Amino acid sequence: MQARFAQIKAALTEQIETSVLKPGDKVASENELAEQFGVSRMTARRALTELVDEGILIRTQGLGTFVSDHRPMSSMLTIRSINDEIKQRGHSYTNKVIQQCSVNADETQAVWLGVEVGTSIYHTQVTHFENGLAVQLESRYVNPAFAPHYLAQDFTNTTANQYLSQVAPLTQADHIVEAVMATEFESQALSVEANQPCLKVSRRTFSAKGIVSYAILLHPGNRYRMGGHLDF
Amino acid sequence: MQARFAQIKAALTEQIETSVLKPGDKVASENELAEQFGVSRMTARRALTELVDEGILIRTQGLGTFVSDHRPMSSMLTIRSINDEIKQRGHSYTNKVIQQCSVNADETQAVWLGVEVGTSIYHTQVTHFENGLAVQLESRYVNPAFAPHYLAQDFTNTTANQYLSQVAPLTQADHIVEAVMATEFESQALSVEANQPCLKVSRRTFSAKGIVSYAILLHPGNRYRMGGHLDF
DNA sequence: CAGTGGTCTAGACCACTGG
DNA sequence: CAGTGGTCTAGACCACTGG
Repeated sequence: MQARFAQIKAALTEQIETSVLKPGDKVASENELAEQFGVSRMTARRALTELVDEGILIRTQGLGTFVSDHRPMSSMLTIRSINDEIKQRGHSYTNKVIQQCSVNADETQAVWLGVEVGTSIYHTQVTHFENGLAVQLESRYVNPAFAPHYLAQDFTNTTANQYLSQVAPLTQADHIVEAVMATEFESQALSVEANQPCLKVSRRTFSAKGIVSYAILLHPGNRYRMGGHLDF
Repeated sequence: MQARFAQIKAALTEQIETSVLKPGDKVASENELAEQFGVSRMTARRALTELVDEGILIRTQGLGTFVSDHRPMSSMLTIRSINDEIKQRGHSYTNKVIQQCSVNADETQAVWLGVEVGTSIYHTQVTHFENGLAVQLESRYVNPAFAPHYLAQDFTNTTANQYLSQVAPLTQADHIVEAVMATEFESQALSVEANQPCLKVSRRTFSAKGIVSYAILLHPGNRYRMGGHLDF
């Protein structure tokens, strides 16, 4: 059973996803929501507060609560699952699993995963779509020692990231960010024209006992940006 | 007058900063805090909830609330001056100042710098070379209010970054990273062939009183990568 | 079992915004 | 002024953890 404040959040995010509520629109006031959902104002307020914290709504005292205008952007300082990120922007998330198999590690993969060359490792390749547009081609290699049931998962409903963080909690990550030209295969998988610049993030994720996975995340340059904020 | 929940937050963070409470320590329960501070449990709870959201505390139902051993990190984008970065790699650093002038802010520049359209702002454009190869084209706009003598500097010997951090100490920064195609002018300034993917970092730097500068840093995809490491 | 956090209520007073 | 969000109370019942 879902909590009532969570139901209200879900109702609101659904309205935002389906564009019933658009950026800039005013959402019902706390009192109105409380009445509509038959809850106390504190409960309605909690739903709004969490959505404000998530950046989906913006509140102004005396004025009301409004749908925030979200530019697609992800933070470099946190590792969020791509589907959460997209949903948080109020957009629809879909994906397409291209490959899900085990392979024998070649030299590059072995080095990155910290295993012997020839070790059987898991490989998945998934395209992630935001509002129907491909925004990420994820090519991931996983050390079976940390996630023996990885290949049995259904990655249309969950992401590799989400699954792995459950079975092997993240303790560290490192990454390299660069700009590259998409190969022909990549252009096709992302439905972009050839010779398009792409943002490539190569990331290793660690759990307490070692390197869990190594992922190459490729994003069309014109559809994806990474953002960040630093305080000193 | 500070809100009561904020006072409780301040009291707890102060105890953590002064190591009265260390990572892993259990903090007072919601009921205990409510009694100590003479507030309702909901108010004590709010203080804890916000600290949990900020990553400072960790809560487990039935167990209690604990100080997180989350250490603030920002290794990914410590803002280092490009010449320091290059010298640290043991390579030679040179540059070429392309432009150094004042311009009237157009709409984009005005928005990014937080000034009125048409305000006179400073503009510099510099190409940075590592071992003779262009690795960054820096196009920077500066708010004269924070650095009135910016244009009089000799940027062959110091970088804009270094100079600005002296006259207006950095307190914050934000940035957007994306992959783009170099324009013809940019290709020439970076001595790369046309249609090369480039890593574009758009960064605003803040001092205590406002936005000091806005820079567009363009790097040839095949000569520059950004790296980072995260601990959880 | 006693203690913890998780959710929720039905009130209250306040500060702020627009008209 | 009426309406909004911001804070707070003093209760309640629940699910969960350890002993």
